[in-house]
Amino acid sequence: MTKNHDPSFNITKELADQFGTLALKMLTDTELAAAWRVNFLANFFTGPIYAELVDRFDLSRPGFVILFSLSQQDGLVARDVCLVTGLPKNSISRAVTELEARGLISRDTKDSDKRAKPLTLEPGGRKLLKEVLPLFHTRQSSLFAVLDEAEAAEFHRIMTKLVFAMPNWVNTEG
Amino acid sequence: MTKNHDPSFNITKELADQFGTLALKMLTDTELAAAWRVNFLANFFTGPIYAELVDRFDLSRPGFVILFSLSQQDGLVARDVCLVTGLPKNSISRAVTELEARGLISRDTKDSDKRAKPLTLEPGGRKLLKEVLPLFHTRQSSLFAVLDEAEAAEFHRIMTKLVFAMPNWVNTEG
DNA sequence: CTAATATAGTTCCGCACGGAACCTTATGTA
DNA sequence: TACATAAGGTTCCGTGCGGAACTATATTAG
Repeated sequence: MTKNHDPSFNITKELADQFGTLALKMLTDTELAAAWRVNFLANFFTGPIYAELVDRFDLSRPGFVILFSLSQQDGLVARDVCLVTGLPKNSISRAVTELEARGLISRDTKDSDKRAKPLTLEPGGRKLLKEVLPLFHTRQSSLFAVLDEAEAAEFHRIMTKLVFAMPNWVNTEG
Repeated sequence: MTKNHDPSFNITKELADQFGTLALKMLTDTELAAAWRVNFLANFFTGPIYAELVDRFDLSRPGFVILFSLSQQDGLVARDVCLVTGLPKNSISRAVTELEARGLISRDTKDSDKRAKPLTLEPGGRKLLKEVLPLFHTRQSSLFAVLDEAEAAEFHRIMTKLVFAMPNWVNTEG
């Protein structure tokens, strides 16, 4: 009668139902809560999408990021994709070979540097990407739907700040 | 002379140096920029730490989350750890066996339910965790160091809101 | 009391991941 | 020209991951 009508109680109850009673503490009341939240969000956001991509489209995570990167800038080489995603170069190499075999991208050799092999998105790849992107869109929309406009703007501003500060420390451990 | 003294120019330049010229666009100017930022942050934050844990402490990611979870609440069973981390139960099972073999945790059988095996953090596990946590602490501090107090508070408030809203949509795809 | 279904945990097994070695082309040095 | 070093990509290979089948215990239904 009392607690069941408190909305914050229902929210924590839902969280506990889905992620266990420990989730509340882990996400709010721990020395690592801040980092844990960021990870939690990222994992439960993208994890299910990538699983679905493999099941429904036979598209691996490296495969997707290659297609998406190329859709943003054509003529990228494998190394560019590695840098921006943090994935190891052999994973990217394999995925490139596979995407090329499926005709989704093409790969030629740069005249000025014969080591580098610029990649191009082919119509098939563009089409697949178009089928796949809605999965991300709808999920991203759902994620941010709980924020009002001001909160969303502030969140994006702060995230940008955090992300742009990363070069200062990301590689600084012994 | 002009651009080199513009601090925002230097920031974007550092980002480009470390993550490629594509990074700027991916993180700010894309239909998926919001989701990309969250992932980017999480990957480059925890990735290097977990690599170091394996190298220096022979501690896997599942191993760490078990120890850390137990430090928050003793007597958890494997399933609790799965729920809160999203890791599959066989990974947790393996890690539990290994941690027990190393004497870092102990495992007994619940009387009321002989399937469940509550876990307990042993002194060795507590000690190892104490050695390991600073890696996360320092990195978490570095991450949030760029934010002033008000920004940090606002960020944590919004993150909490996002995370608590997850049960509403996390499992809603076909 | 028995049968059917669910749940905690383990084991099996194929495969994708990623470190390391390697090949090839570029660049720097003398 | 020759040699050393660096950088883009590929291949090799061991390991850890995670889906799926399995075991053992609990719970529910008839």
